[in-house]
Amino acid sequence: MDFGVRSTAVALDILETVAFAPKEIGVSAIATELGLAKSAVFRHLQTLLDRGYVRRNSATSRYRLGVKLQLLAQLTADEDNLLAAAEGPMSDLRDEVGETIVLSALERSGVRVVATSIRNSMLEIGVRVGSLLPFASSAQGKTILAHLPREMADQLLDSVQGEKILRKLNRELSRARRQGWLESAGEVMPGVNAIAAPIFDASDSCIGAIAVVGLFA
Amino acid sequence: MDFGVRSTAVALDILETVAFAPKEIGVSAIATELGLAKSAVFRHLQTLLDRGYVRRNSATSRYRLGVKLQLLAQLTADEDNLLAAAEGPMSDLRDEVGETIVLSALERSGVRVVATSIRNSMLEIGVRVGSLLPFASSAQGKTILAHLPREMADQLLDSVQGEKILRKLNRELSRARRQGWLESAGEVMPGVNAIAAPIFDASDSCIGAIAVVGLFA
DNA sequence: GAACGATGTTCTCGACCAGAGAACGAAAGA
DNA sequence: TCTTTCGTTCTCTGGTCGAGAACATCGTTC
Repeated sequence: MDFGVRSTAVALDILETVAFAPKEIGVSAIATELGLAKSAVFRHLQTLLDRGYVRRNSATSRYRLGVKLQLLAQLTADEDNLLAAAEGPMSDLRDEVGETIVLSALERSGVRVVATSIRNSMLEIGVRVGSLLPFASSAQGKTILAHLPREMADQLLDSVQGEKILRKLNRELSRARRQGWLESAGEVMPGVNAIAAPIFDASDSCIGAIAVVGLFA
Repeated sequence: MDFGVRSTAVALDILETVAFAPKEIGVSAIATELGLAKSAVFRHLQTLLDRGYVRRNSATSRYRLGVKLQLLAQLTADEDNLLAAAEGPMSDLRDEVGETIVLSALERSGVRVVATSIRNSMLEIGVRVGSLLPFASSAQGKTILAHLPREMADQLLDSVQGEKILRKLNRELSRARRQGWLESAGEVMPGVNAIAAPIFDASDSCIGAIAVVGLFA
């Protein structure tokens, strides 16, 4: 990483590892998962503990999330609380189309799934909350890219190789801009289809996407 | 700080500064508030931005919280989601006693107010969510201390000076243990009275306190 | 009960990174 | 236009973060 603060990125990795762990998780498990030294993980957990971002079970000395996150989440101004704003429309849309709805937000290295509203059916479609979808090969990613400022999109795409692929991608992006939404078939997972539309904030920046996800008919 | 990761602590300071800022906040404002160099703040914001913890208004290039926090908060296991569990009982209690209810959680350097349920009245009692109450001089702090393991409480208290004060404090702590709750008059703010009771998690560790806060009769 | 393996925690030391401060560019106000 | 203020970039140096080993403490196994 040639920008930003390295050790903080590590700390956030650790925090997210704890967050996504199915239950309490210990120092060694985190260390092997992230490929770090135990001592480093331990020291990072100290600060996170100190600041209330994680809690420690003193019996097992394993870690889980603390309340601080909820406190901070609560502090996001209501007017730009994407999650809260999306909740109603998402379940309405799910009831209307009878398919799974997926909400995702823009991050630098991809599109992060932040919420799902799963249709009532025996067949659950498996997009897990927290997953990171690629920009170049997901309906959500491409929809967001299409509505970002030119240079920002280019910057996010400079890892995409291949002239031919880029041409195809650019055609899709302009189609997304033209029709306001984009479909994609089986890119994230074979047999799974998605239709995505962009979400803008108060200042008209594209900050995420909402998608209907279903199986091939 | 003789433990933990320094730069991460700074990053969290910045994150919390953004969180508690009434609206969008810029690099310089954060830097002066925390007494750091602008360049350092800027670099930290890069990582936080990269990871989705903050968002950047590209018009003003000021910062506010991102969606990542809400995603993580959502991931805390329901069974130990203090905030969600407390919501119902808090408003019940408020309606019953007709006073403001305050929920707080244990942190290393004090007791953090994580939620309030304000009674309907023209006179709002001012405990702001996010404030850090001292261990030694708040009903909440002392109640939590009283129900912590001995050595942990001692460690948190080693900054408290004065033989006489310590004796008085210890008497209050044992009273809190004996009667299960503790009152305190005007310690946090003159004229404001509080009664606090401890909250335990599934493994019987004291993780927070709930308090009724009101004015002197 | 001794030997073992796995865990969390502490320690030391060197490479390297984070932070201070200055400098730049741009935007806003006077 | 001049001035001020802000965000961003640059450079250099001291401090600090990470690897690895050592220690402590568990359960487990024989």
